[in-house]
Amino acid sequence: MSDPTFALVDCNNFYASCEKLFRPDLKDRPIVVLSNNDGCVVARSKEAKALGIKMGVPIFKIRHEIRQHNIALFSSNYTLYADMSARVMRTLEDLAQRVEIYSIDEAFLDLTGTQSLISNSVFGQKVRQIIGDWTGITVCVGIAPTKTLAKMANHGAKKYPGTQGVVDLSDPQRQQRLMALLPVDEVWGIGRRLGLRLQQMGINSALDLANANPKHIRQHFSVVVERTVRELNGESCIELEEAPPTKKQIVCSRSFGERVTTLQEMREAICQHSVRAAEKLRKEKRYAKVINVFIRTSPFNAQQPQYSNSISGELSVPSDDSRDLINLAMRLLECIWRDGYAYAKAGIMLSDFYEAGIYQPSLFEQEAPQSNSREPKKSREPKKSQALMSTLDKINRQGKNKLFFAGQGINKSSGNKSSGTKNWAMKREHLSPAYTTNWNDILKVK
DNA sequence: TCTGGGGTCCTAGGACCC
DNA sequence: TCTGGGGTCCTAGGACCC
Repeated sequence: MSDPTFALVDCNNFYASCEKLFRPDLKDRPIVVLSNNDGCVVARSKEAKALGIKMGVPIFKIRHEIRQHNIALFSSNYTLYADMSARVMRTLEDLAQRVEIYSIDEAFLDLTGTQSLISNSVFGQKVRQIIGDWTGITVCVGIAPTKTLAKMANHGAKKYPGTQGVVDLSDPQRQQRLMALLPVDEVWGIGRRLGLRLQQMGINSALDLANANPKHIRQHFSVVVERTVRELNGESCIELEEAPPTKKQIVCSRSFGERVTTLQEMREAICQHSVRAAEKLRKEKRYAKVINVFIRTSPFNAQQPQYSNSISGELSVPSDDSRDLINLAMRLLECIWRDGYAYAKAGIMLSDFYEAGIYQPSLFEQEAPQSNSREPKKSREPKKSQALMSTLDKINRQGKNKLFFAGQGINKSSGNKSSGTKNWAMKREHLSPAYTTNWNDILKVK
């Protein structure tokens, strides 16, 4: 058996690159992509990074820089990014036997045993070129015997232009040299908190961490950090996962575009989240038993009265029917709703999942799903429910929200605004067109 | 005025059982 | 007065990732 070899392929400034791809006029201009609700910066082009714009900074804090440097703003356009990501990932799957799609802009490749056919760095360059030619996206490639080291190699490839975007860390001496340069809190798996605690113990660089005693680290921290130490020493502990593990939890939540103060609006929002969560659940082919609903005011607004609460409830029988989820979510919301607050965010969480036909009802439970215990016991007929939900999903796949539940609320044309959106809906004032997924938005060359 | 969303894993501590 | 020990399950909270 050959030693394991991993490549980490990571797209450069992914969201920003996607936006620039369709706007050649912005080629050398700094641009930033904003989070949902146009709240903070989640991606920056290299020009924006060079200006010192930090990741995660709220947009209102950099108004001045935006004007001064003529920075172009974009609302998050996940439809576009997801489609571009799929193109990159499909290309990678052509280039390697085993691929783990790790996030929207990163993938691990298994290169074990390929070295006799093609050297790691030549392979890395090939990946860069093909992805660039076929999708227009620039990637960097890090190659090493463990995932943690491959992450670090990728980091190096991004940071040092001399590497031409590819770093091969197969050689232990090269590993040591790079580790000595990398602050410990930039190691994969070490965040700010752990970084601070490690530094207090005199562990400042990745190399210091690699040289620490794993048993000692385990005592002071956890098995997770111990594993990181081993990985830094070339011992592969984290395997490639080709198939995404099935979800254990589904969360749908949003901050509101405008603060919500009435129960009616909150009902609409929670209903909407329930519908989205149910769609995700059906996509996973799972049935949920536990629902958690939460609402909260803005923790950033110290002057306003604060309130935050959440509540869990169980369906009598696991369900994937939007109507069951909505019903329970509405009842849970009633329990925690308090008048007199300006709510900033709300959401719903599904958990305790079952596969079809697996659930064992306990002795005293009703066997058939029921929507609401206060209503007469009319149970859903599973077949009808399934047919209805799959029809609903099918229609909504053709066009977003063609069919919706009354509880989600209908678009109000609020007097002074012509947009006709719900007041609580998310703010997206700088949204780019759906270039790759909507015929009407396709780019025209004149 | 204005601060994202969606996940996972681990651990400690309490409840409960024998 | 004296008051075990070990196991399991659950939950909350902390930490991380992108």
